[in-house]
Amino acid sequence: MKNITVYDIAREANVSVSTVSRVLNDTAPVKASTREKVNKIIKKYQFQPNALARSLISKATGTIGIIVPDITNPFFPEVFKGAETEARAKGYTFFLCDTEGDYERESEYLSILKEKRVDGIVFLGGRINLARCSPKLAEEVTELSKQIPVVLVNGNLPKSSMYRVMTDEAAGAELATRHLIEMGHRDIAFLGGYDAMSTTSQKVKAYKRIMKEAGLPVRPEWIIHDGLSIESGKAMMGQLIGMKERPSAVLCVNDFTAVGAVKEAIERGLRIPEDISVVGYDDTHLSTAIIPELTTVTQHTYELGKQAVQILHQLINREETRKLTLFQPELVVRQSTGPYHELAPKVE
Amino acid sequence: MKNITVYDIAREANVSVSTVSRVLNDTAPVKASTREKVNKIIKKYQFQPNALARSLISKATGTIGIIVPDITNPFFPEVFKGAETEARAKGYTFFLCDTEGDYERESEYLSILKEKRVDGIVFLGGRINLARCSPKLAEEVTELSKQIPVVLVNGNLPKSSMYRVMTDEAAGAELATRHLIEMGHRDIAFLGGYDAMSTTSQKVKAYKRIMKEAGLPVRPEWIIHDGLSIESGKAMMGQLIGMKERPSAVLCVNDFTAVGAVKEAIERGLRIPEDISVVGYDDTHLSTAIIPELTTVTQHTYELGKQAVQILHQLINREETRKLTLFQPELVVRQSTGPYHELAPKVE
DNA sequence: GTGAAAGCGCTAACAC
DNA sequence: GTGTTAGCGCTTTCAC
Repeated sequence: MKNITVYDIAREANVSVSTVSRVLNDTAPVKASTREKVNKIIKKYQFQPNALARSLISKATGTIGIIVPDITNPFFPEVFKGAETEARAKGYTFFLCDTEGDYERESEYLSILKEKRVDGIVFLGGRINLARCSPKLAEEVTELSKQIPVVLVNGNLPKSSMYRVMTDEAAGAELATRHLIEMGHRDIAFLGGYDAMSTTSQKVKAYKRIMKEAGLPVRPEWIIHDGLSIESGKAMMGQLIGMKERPSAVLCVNDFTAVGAVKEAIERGLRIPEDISVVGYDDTHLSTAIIPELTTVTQHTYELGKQAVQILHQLINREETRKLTLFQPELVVRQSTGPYHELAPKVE
Repeated sequence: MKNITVYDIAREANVSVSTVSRVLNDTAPVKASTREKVNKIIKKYQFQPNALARSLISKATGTIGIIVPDITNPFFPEVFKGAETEARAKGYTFFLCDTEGDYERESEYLSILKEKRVDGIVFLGGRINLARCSPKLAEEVTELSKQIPVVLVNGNLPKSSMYRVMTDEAAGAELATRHLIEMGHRDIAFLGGYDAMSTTSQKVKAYKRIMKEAGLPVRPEWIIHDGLSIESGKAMMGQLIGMKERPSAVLCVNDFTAVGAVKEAIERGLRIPEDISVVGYDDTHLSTAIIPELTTVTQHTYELGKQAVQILHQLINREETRKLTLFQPELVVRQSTGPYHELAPKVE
């Protein structure tokens, strides 16, 4: 029952523990015959060296912590998948920390990850998406990053120069807005996210800029920031439809809200895209799961995770690497957007 | 830059390391004044004891490994969330291992988790869903479970008596089949999964049984096992529709395939549920994301994960606990199923 | 090629 | 109450 150790192996093989260690790590030449003898006993007992003891000496654990706000939002599993595939190839295992966007939980996990001596941390969501993150929250991360490599994905921290991997959110929103304008839409709303979130505000800013450039009016009442979930998407679309004048097209902050918006619109008897166009953001699996399939902005989620780990790996190995990796998003036109119709014609 | 240790704290506080350890763990009375002095220095350096060294002694790491076949399938994040919430409350952190259903990768991760001395393992998917798991694969897990507590979720291993948490899949399939029969359907197909998977075969068996009990014909060509993804759902529904005679209702092995089936049917011009009824399985977020919303079988995913961790926790603490926790699934009737129409009447 | 011994950072007897 | 010391299981000089 007792855990078997290098000593047990050594004793049975009539060698010293150092020799066992040598065959284990191939760190110095060992006579072929002894090596075989040792290996046989290792196999016999299925001996696996204790990674804890090893890490205590090597100061490397082969683990990475990944902090996400909601693993239930398909965007994050997709990023995770990219990260994990890359990490596995490099010999890392992941601690997955779901914070539910709660800053306190983030702090907790940060502390745990540090205690557990992870080799690096990938940080998504929560405080790094705040338009104005409190100095205290920010400092906690920047301080930690002096001790453990940290890579932020799609976020940033004030007064810091963290390593970051991100999509150009503004560019994505620009693409989406242009697309709608080119389809002849003039009355375009923006739905979802939160005022305080940088990911939201960056998109809104781009949307407003493009609208102005095109000489189109931006109506404050058509910009609603009230959540990121499917449910909130429904609610916000409901609000929009309830107004005296409603837009002919809607930009959503992510696929979740877009799906909600689409559902609500259809339930209220609107046709998509004939009566109202909707565009999402993220290009998660969800966007092709529904009917009509969502026109959305692809973020290269998998690549985002993969790059984050690559950067982290370089940091861990103390290699020079770029501070910022920026991905250019692309618009994926599917079925939820269509040309503007003055009076929605009866179709089919 | 050097990592600060209990010795550094002890020296600066003019006490011994044991005293530091005592205030750290509150494991023996310490004079209030010394305790304060020590605490001050700990705070000053933001000292956090090395969990590795701790675990080396305590033989507990406060980590659990969770093995899933595909974190991208919404079923698993939902289970994870339940597991994580429960685990966090009990002081555990999760290693998340995505195996992509690859048995070799499972073995790899099993080995890594053992090396890293996790306190327990939650196993989902892959080999534990095989109708006939090879002795070698099975043994690997049963052997491991003698050293580390393992809980299987929605699966089993031959010739073993593993701890398990599961939904009664047969009961779920029964519910779904009965529902369709009660709606007047006689021609019911079964789509998705794999022949070799127990989760599939249990459902199919129940479906066949209920059909026979109701005196309804089971047509072999209407039972198609070719995948678990949205894409495969589309393909299988495509096959079905291409047949000379097609069923009026379809049972799907999970929500993913059901979504695919619904999409394909609609694209082929069928109305749901007027022309064909579709039932999913799992009750993931996806089932309410689409239109029509999916009638499906709820598995209590969150609860499944939560229970798994509870059982695991008891095993870790060497408490007695039940071998099998069985959840009764429930049918959730939504919009994708409706009464049978001989000739689909024009509706709306 | 191989072994003895020190030490990674901590906890836990055991003394005092 | 507090300090000394021996490990936990491993790697790594440093001898031989």
